[in-house]
Amino acid sequence: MKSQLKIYNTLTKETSVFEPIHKGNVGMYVCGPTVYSNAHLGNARTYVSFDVIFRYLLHIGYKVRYVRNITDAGHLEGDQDEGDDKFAKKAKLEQVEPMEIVQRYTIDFHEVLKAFNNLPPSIEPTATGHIIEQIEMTKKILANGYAYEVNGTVYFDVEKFSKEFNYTALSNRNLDELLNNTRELDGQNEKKGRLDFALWIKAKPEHLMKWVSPWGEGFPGWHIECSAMSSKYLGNEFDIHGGGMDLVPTHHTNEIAQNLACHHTQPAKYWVHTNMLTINGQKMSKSLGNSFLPAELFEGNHSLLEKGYSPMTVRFFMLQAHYRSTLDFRNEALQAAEKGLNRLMNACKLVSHLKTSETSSFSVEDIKESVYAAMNEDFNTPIALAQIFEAVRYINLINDGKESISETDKTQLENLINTFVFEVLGLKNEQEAGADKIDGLMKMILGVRSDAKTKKDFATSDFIRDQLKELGIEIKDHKEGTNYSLT
RNA sequence: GGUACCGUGGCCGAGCGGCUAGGCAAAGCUCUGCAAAAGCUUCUACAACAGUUCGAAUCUGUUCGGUACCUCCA
Repeated sequence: MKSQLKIYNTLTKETSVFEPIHKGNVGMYVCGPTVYSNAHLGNARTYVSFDVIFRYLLHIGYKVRYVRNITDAGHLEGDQDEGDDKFAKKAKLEQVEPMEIVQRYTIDFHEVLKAFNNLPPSIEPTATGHIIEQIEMTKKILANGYAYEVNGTVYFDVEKFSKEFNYTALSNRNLDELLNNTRELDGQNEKKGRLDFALWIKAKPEHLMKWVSPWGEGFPGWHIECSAMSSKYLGNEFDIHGGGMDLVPTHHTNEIAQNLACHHTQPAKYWVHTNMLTINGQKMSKSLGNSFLPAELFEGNHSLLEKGYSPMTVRFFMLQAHYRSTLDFRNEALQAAEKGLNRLMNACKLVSHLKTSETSSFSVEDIKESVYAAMNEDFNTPIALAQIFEAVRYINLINDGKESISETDKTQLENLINTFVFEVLGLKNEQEAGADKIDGLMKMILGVRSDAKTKKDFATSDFIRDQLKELGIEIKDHKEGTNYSLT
């Protein structure tokens, strides 16, 4: 490989060569979901993006520890640091225990990611499992003088912090403007500064999820869990911290502040943020009510869709855009992705059956180089895919006898295609999954039809084809036999 | 209101000073009992205006659209 991996870093606002802190190892932390409702497609996009990053880092030989948390406590409805957390609210609404909510949506989250063929992270810690660590960290921030306690609630002192550190380094905002922003109606508030946020929140008597702390019974603030858990599993300084772009101005900004206030270190060397999935040009989000659930998409059970699209179609669709660009979600675009993926999968099957020649009429090496170059340029999957489609074209041309390939090049091409499509991009061939019995049955039926055809008994052959179509099985005649696909 | 970002062919989407991706659609061709599919080929776009430059989709300025963040959000 000639090129080096480069990553865009939100902290420095530039793309630079990736150099891990410990040679050969990568520590990566990605902010996981708050499990109080179903994961929607926008959420899925972020985790698919990081899945490809994870897979590529593994592929180029790094030992990666990928930590992704589950937020199952302490995430409040607003930033007023009062009222219910999201789990309590939902639990009350449905008259169940908060942990039942957590359990239900954690399972849903895992199922969604599995459908998209994401690899599981190395560690998936929960906020409720790390209360002690969060209390310890809060204590230390208090001891270091960057927090204060009011009536059992501990607040981070942004004003004090910002005298010594650049609070808005990540978001590049003007601190004075943030401080003077009048959009928020200032009610009676126990916070000293309007940007101050809670590290620990005093529980009201009716609260179900609460823990004993030096400041009385309460629960942790939203931001402290990521600081506590990333430090615990990756150390005070690690390589990559990721998440959706919408986490930059608040969550990640506060996370950095907590780490600096506690350990005097900037937690991550590279901050990586994925862009939003839009729908009709507008961000998909739970609060806007325009979100798609993956299940609705797979089944086509949504007013904006003409039909269902398989998980791999959606994954492929996502990979056709760069992770830092917004991606607009539309029926036509999904349809295009479905056909494109099909073409790719056909070529993947075809490549091992290609006839070889003495020499190759094109350079496999060049294609390989450009695929790696694309991935090394901040994980540019659309360009990598474009290069792979170049290979697809050659595969088809060789199959038609219009181009040629040598034995060694064929092995290399096969390797490249399989490695990238399946291992790095994480796509899989959905049609072949669990179909061995059907396959045997279909061979038999198609054999009968083939006999009928050679006897010019087209009535029978057409009857078989039509009946199969009604059952949702489409058959296609080729030069060497007949293929079928479940529709 | 403040702060960013974006506007690319019929659609989706790369590109970030010269070589002008890719997918889908469309057209033509090949294959073919019919049908469908598949394969190949073709199709030169960068919101508008002004500027910098030998050369701009790419840099600068202005205008017009759009979006995001400043509330929870991936």
